This record gives sequence, C-alpha cells and structure tokens, in this order.
Amino acid sequence: MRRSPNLTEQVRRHLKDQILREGFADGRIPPETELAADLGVSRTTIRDALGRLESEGAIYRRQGAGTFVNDAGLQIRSPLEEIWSYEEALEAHGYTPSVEIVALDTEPATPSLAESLSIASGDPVLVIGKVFREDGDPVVLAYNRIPEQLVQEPFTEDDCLAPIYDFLEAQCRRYLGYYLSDLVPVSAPRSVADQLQVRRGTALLSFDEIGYDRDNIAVLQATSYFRDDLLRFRLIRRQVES
Amino acid sequence: MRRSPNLTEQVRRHLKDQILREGFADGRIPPETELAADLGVSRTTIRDALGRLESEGAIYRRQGAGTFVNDAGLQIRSPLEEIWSYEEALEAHGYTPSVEIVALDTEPATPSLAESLSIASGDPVLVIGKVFREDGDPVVLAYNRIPEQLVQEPFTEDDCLAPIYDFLEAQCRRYLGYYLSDLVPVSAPRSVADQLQVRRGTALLSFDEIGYDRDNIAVLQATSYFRDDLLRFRLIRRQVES
DNA sequence: CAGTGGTCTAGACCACTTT
DNA sequence: AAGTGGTCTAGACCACTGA
Repeated sequence: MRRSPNLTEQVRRHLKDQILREGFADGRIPPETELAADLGVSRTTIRDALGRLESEGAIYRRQGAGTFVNDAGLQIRSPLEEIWSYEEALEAHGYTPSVEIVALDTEPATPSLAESLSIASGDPVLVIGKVFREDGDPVVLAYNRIPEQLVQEPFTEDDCLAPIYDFLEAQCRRYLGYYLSDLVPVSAPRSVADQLQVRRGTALLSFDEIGYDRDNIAVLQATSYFRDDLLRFRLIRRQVES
Repeated sequence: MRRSPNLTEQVRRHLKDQILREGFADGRIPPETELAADLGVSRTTIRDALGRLESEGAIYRRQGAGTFVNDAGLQIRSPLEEIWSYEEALEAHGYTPSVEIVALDTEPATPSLAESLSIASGDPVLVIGKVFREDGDPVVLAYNRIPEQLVQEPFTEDDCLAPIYDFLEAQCRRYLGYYLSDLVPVSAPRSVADQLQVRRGTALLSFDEIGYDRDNIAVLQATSYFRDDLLRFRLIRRQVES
C-alpha cells in the first residue's frame, strides 16, 4: 500500500469491498486494534476510514459493543454530499446510460446568473444541454452554463459529451471543488416535459447549483431535472451531539 | 473547557462563532499551530474541528496557502445531513413558527409500511400529523408513524407537539440515531394542498424517511411536505479524491 | 472485569504555496 | 526558504457494553 490515494482512503475502499462481498461474518466488523494490526496501519488511520464509512451509512458503531455492517445504509447509491457525473450515478443505479447534446449555444447572462457567477450582466455564457437516457427512456436533463471568458481552449461537440468537470479541466484549466446546490421541486414546463417525455405539470426534482473551483471562485451554473420514477435520491441524516 | 460536548465540538463552535461574528480579518483563519497554542489543545483537535467546519461549508482550506472563511457556504441554514426539528429549521430561516396537530390516530400498517418498520402487516401504528406555520402561512406538513407496540408511556396531545425525537425518548424510551431519507417531488394532492394552502398540483418537495434508533432498529416512518416558496434546502456537494 | 469504541496528545514527515 | 495544510504514527486514558 503506497501513496495516492492516501492510506485512509485505501483502507476505506478495502473495508467497503469486504463489506459488499459480505466478507464479515454476522455483519460484525473486527475490533479496530485487530484491523490495525492486520492491515499494518495505525489505529488512527483505521478510525478515520471507519468514520467515513459510518458517515456514508455503510456501517454503524456502538461504543463498548462493536462495529457492524448497516444493511439499510448500503442502499444509498449516489451520496448527495459528493459530486458524480450522471453516467456514474446512473450506472450505480444499474443503468447503462447514453448521452445526447440537446443544446449548445452562447447566451447573454441574465442579471441573476451574472450575480451568481460574479460576471457582468449580459456577458456571454456557454450553455451545454444534455439528456441522459436508459434504453431510450430519458432520465436526466442537465443544463450547464460557463462564462465564455473562462473557456480558453477550442472544443468540439464531443468534448461537451464528457462530464462537465472534465470539460472545465480540459477547456478552462479549472478544477471543480464543490457545488452549492438548491433542491427545487418543479412542475415540468413544456420544454422540460418534452425532453424527459413526461406530461406537462409532472412533479420533478431539480438541482439548481453553482460550481466553485479549488480557489473558491464560481465557475459554473447548472440546472438538472430528474425523472423521479427512474432515479431517486436517498441520504442519511444523523443526530448530532448536543 | 471540559467534557460534554467533547473538545473538538467545543473548538468547532468557538471557531464558528468567531466566523459568524466576522472575527477573522480578511476572512483568513490563523494557522492550525497558532490556533492549537491559543486554545491550549493539540493540533489534531484543531484539525478535526476545522474538518467539520469544512464539510459543513463554513470554511475552505488550501494546502500550503491557508484556511479561509467561505461566505457562500455560510448561507446553508439547515444542513441536510443532520437531523433537526422543524421548529429549529424554520427559526434558522428567520421564522418564528407555530405548531398545530392536524392528525392523531391509530391505523393498521400497510404492507409496505410494515416491511419498512419490521412489524406485521396490519399492526396498529400511531399517526401524528402536524403543520408548522409562519405568520399563519403553513410551511411544513409532517406525518410521523410509530408502531403502537413501541409506545410504552401514556401521553397527551401536548406531548405530540414536541419534536418527534423527544416523543420517542419520553414515550418509547428510544433514541433516534439517524434517518434514511428519500427526496421525492410530488404534485400536491388534495389533502396536502388544503393543509399547505396551495393549489392542487403545485410541485412540492417531500421527504420520505425511516428513522432508526441507536441500535439500528427502525422505529419511525415520516413523510414531510415543504412549501418551496417559503423553505428551500441547500447543500454542499464535494469532489472526492480519486 | 475484559473488551470495545471514543477522545486527545505530541510529534514526525510530506506536499504545496508564497515570498 | 519559510510557512502552510495533509498524512500518519504510537500511545494514553476514558466511557460504555456485555458476559
């Protein structure tokens, strides 16, 4: 075991694999000291890895009693607190998605968009619209907006098929750090309903997100719509210590 | 500084307070070694506290450069990965809510509810329905379902006004550990639309949750509906290390 | 009372940014 | 080169569970 990713992450993946292969009898995970000795790392590293597994719902711990596999929590496919591409998310749900560009355009920034992206109102913004399908059924409709001044490299339509963070790296030399995301229920308007092949007025979940790079600069606005009948998000909410 | 809550949490709150009071010049947080010396704790404790602040969006860190306040992330009011009462959530959004019971009943468990709660189909379930209002405007409609066999203590309607985890502790001697929550967009049906005073068919966000106690036993099912125009959820989604 | 997870420390070394 | 955050270790002691 050596560098990249770090030891804690390697241990986390090792344990996660073993959990998914049901490699722990009775769902009981060995004591931390034993894991540390077996894997040749310190108990601190083991505890960090277990801490991540706990926060993603894969295990739970009871002081004095032990550490156990959490079957209910393992049902989470796409952890909301992480960034994933829609291809990844759909594959995690058992799909084999295809992607199609449905919009590729330059538009002037509206005042609110300009405010979000810290650019001037009316500045040109690249708009990339994509639909992700499973077996012909549209599951996700996503629009990404990037200030045109950030786009340094020329690109083809194929480049736009890639996950947006790959596009940001290749075309803008920016590295996506995090999204600030609003969860917004919408009643499908005409254009969205057509793309997702649902009736107008169908209730859809949407994400309204601003993407920030590693220097905490807004580089991206994204709006995505999901067919609730084909893709549902699940998360864990924990009691915090008082 | 002594026990309960633990040192890390005390440090986290101390730093969070100072951030909110804008006590750090230029949004720059002192080096970890300096914080450790100032507060008289180890650097590890400081790092744990900073790690939590980072994951909740209050700060960001850049290796080699420093730690900084994240103004955008501070806009998050009700972190989705935590459990809060709706009173708390609404207060965090600047409201001063009132609560009213709109349902208090015993019903037989449907097959799917029984499955979720690990009880027998048809077993009696206590249903508590509540509406949370701001200035007379309904903001949240919540239904909680608890297997009647768990309810050990007699209770009055007043007990039902309390947050459901308080009810679980007082009446069932159970301690809520976490929720497994589905995010579900719904087109408001008649009953919900009436309670929330919106038109039928309005798109609403709902949570469909199973609550587990500290021993990982399902003790509660909850469905909640939110007026998107009055209460919106925001979260941080981070790039994970590859 | 033995064994488990929970908290905290002190210190070493590395990777990266800034000057 | 100096200073910052990132990783990892070894070890001490505490709090709680369960036989």
